[in-house]
Amino acid sequence: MDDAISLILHGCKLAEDLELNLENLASQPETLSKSCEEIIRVFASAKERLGFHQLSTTLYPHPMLFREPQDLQQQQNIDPILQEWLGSSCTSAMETLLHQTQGVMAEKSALGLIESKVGGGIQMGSGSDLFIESSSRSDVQAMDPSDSGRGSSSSSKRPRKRNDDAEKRTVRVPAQQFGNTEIPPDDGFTWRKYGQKEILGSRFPRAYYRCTHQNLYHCPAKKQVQRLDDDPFQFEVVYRGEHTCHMSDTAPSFPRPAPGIAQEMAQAMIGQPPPSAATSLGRWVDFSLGPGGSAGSSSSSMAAGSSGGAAGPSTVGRYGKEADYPITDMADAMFNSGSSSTNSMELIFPGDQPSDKNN
DNA sequence: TTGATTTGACCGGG
DNA sequence: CCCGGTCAAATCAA
Repeated sequence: MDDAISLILHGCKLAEDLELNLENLASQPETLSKSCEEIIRVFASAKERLGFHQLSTTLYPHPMLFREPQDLQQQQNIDPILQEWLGSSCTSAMETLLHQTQGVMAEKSALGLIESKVGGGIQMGSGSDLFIESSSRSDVQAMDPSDSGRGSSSSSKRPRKRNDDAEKRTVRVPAQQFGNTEIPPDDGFTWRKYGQKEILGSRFPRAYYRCTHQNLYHCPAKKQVQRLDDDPFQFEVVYRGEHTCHMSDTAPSFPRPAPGIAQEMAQAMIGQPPPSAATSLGRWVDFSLGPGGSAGSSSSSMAAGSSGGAAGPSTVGRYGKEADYPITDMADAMFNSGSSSTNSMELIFPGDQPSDKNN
């Protein structure tokens, strides 16, 4: 056990070192790749020494295990548990990472885990079926702080500044296969629903969410969730704005990517922030002990009931208020999507040609 | 009591 | 003027 701990610490140290040298190494994809592999190796062997291998593969068979043979082939060099972590963490954490590194990544397309795709996209090669399609996206805009002016206005008029300037990312996620399929998969953040509208030409209403901590931390993040007309088992989720709440040490929401990219990498790769991040390991352990992420862990009470119907409840809602669990429903849903039309979740950035018809 | 959801009204861009 | 996004009062739920 002790050497497992020291291995973990070693891995964290490596991640830290990588972070420190990241600027210098940005132009050396090979070195970066090797560093990442080394970090993965260290964490993997740490995990092996913890002796949980059999336990979790037998007790908690992850749907990932039933995926396409070529996927498994691609992942054969990675420990199954690590794969699971990868799968469960490459959602929002990965997204956050991508936002911050995309400028570099698009050009260097270097890291071992993230390989450039013909056509300019980026694909998570290992541990996930996360596809990010970004054919012509120029750069990542800074977060739009101007949005915060909305609430502070004391005028009696209701200033409704639209968030059009904010970066917009479209994600397609399969509905959960088990449990309440009405619920859009959780993405790890806490959202508060603030509206729902029937959209012209769409069978299903669109639900509007903003970050629960919008007021407290002026977090501008928002998302829209809508069921696809042609595939009701899929949701199209449009994210606008960046979460700033997790940048605060006191902000409770997860994921809480630390300012350092290495920490985010570690998070994206193994699903845990290294101890150097202020987040404690405990909350993660608590979560990992509960394998029930998928079947409505974030489910709220509604299923039928609401007048609007489909797009439904908060992804965390009252039950998950300031949740400490980085629920992996989205990842689970991806893996669970066997009956759905696709196993992949795609991010579509502005300038792409999404198959979207509503926006 | 507090915080989330519902839902009709409001607002602004196209 | 239409439609999508947002507001906020009413309501619900823990």
